[in-house]
Amino acid sequence: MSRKTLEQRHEMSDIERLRHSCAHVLATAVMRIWPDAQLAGGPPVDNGFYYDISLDHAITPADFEQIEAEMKKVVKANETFERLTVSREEAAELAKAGRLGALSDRSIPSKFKLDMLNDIPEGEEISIFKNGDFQDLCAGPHVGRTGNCKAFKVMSVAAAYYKGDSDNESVQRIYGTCFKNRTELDEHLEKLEEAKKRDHRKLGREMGLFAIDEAVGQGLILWKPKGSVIRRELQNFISKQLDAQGYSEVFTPHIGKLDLYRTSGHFPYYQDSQYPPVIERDVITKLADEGCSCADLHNILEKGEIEGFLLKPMNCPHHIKIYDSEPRSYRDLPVRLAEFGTVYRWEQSGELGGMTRVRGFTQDDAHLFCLPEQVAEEIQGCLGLVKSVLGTLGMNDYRVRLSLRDPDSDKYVGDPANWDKAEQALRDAVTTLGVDYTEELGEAAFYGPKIDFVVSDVIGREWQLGTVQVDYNLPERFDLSYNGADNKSHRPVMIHRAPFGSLERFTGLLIEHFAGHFPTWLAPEQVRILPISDKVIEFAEKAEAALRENGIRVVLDRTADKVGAKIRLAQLDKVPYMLVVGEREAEANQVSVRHARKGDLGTQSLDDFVTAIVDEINQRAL
RNA sequence: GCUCUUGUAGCUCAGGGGUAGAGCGCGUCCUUGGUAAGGACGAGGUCGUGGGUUCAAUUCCCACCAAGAGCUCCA
Repeated sequence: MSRKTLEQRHEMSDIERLRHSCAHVLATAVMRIWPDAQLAGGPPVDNGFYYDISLDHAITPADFEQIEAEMKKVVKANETFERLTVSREEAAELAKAGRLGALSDRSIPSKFKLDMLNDIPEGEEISIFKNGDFQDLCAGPHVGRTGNCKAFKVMSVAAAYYKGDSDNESVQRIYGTCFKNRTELDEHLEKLEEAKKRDHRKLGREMGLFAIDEAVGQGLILWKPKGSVIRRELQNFISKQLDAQGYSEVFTPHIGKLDLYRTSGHFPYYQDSQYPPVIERDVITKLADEGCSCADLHNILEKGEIEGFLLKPMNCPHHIKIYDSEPRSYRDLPVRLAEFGTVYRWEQSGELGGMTRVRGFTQDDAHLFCLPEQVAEEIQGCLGLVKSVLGTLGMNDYRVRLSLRDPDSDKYVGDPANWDKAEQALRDAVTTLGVDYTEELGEAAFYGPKIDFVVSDVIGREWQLGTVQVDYNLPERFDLSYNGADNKSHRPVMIHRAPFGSLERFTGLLIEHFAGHFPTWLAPEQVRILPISDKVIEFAEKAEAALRENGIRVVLDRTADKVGAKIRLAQLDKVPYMLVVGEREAEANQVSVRHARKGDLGTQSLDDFVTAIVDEINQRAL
């Protein structure tokens, strides 16, 4: 869901007004069916609306038909939306009588409405909206009549926490979609169907790109051979960029001692979202000898008193230790250490999904250690890298988020003055870059603010991909230094950056972005040769060899199918180029070229085709 | 982690208290065909796992595991 700016929230568009009204129609219907229900809030959202409801009966999709039927009655009755202004006391009286978010007085108060009343600031006008017998505490605005809600559909039901706080009680959230008219609604529903077809989980299975196996573990991606080709190409691509930009590639292990992460702060701050520590055998034996119970062990782990290793949740501490492995002079800086580093995080089970949210993933990570005066330029370099990487892949539909700390939270480490410096540095950089961006409080990492590149998946969920982060804190924690021109010790500044973010998430989104039709340079199978009959198999083999010699990933279709069927299969496999070869081609040393998206491209000589495709691949053409 | 839904052949799905079906895919054979499906035959399933109810469970109930949607979280 995209976040609304303050202005957008205050100024409800026509369609939002309609959707909000439709939420009231839904609420009216629900109250007619279940008069004891307690209503919470029901705002418009992208493409529709929801209403939060507390109710003993668990609403399931089987109830949707009845709800929609009741809604249709409300719409047909064409009730007027009537706005009443009331005093706080009057509103409270109504709520106590159970008369808010209800069709009549009830024996129990409207508890959520009573609570929401308290959230309305003193002095603000309190309004009630009525349609027919239904009345609700509501700031509005609404459309004129319920009859305006012509095109809607109840979509789903899920639990949500009241007011979005996981400490609050859980309510049932009914989602609906609503459009101006039937045509737009149908278009939207069709779009949802289309989107499902390019879902990376579906395409990933169909195209044999990756698998997830229960026996291996939730959220752990198995890259199959074809997916691995894509990953290798992406890695090669990024490595070339890094070489050009003066990065040094490093390799570090997948685990590190707990103390390393105590120093960095990861272990204490993110206990809940890490795989449990790997405890040394001797330590376990000793604990057992001491009669340590499971409860004791649990306490020891909680307090972090244990010794052992952690699967690394981040690469920075390892890179920091590489920086710190030799004395550094200001002349050496910036030191740019890059690694395709695999990290492990214990994400909540309900969060996992496909390749976009996983428990083990590889970041195209790098850490830049630089002089304070180099920070601005280095950030620029990183942002440019992210932009160019996304641009090469044609992923230009992203938004840029300046993620700042929430001043009211205490989860952040380090000196506020350093935070201010880092936030300003990023703000300056993103301004210079000349892209639109939004500043969002509370989105920062615990050690520093960041610039995030955010893209949406096929169902509209947003995911953070590339990120650039400025960090004054970890150098402090690890007591990093360099020798300055004044021959004194100084503290470097760190920049964390990852243009893809994680290869898993990025590849997942890339699959959806291309709907499986990868550009030739990324396609696992770039060319399929389709002989018309066995009579030309020799020529087909010759073509295959010629392509393979030029580094093209080619497959010769030796099945007994007719060309029509061979083409169909190649199309379904989304192979960019199909070479149809028959006796005509064999005689002339030619190939008949068909492109998966462009169709029949006619005949050309084998040599010309090879030259053209090699060029296309080298260009990384889209 | 929370709520709801789902789990039947490799994939998409139908079925239903009396030990299972379709299409596609796969295998063998026939067919050598010119830009999205040629034909015949055949092999695949402890119906997610474990309990319970029952003469009988894949079907009903419970728990667990996993997936999906949303919420919360996301270094």
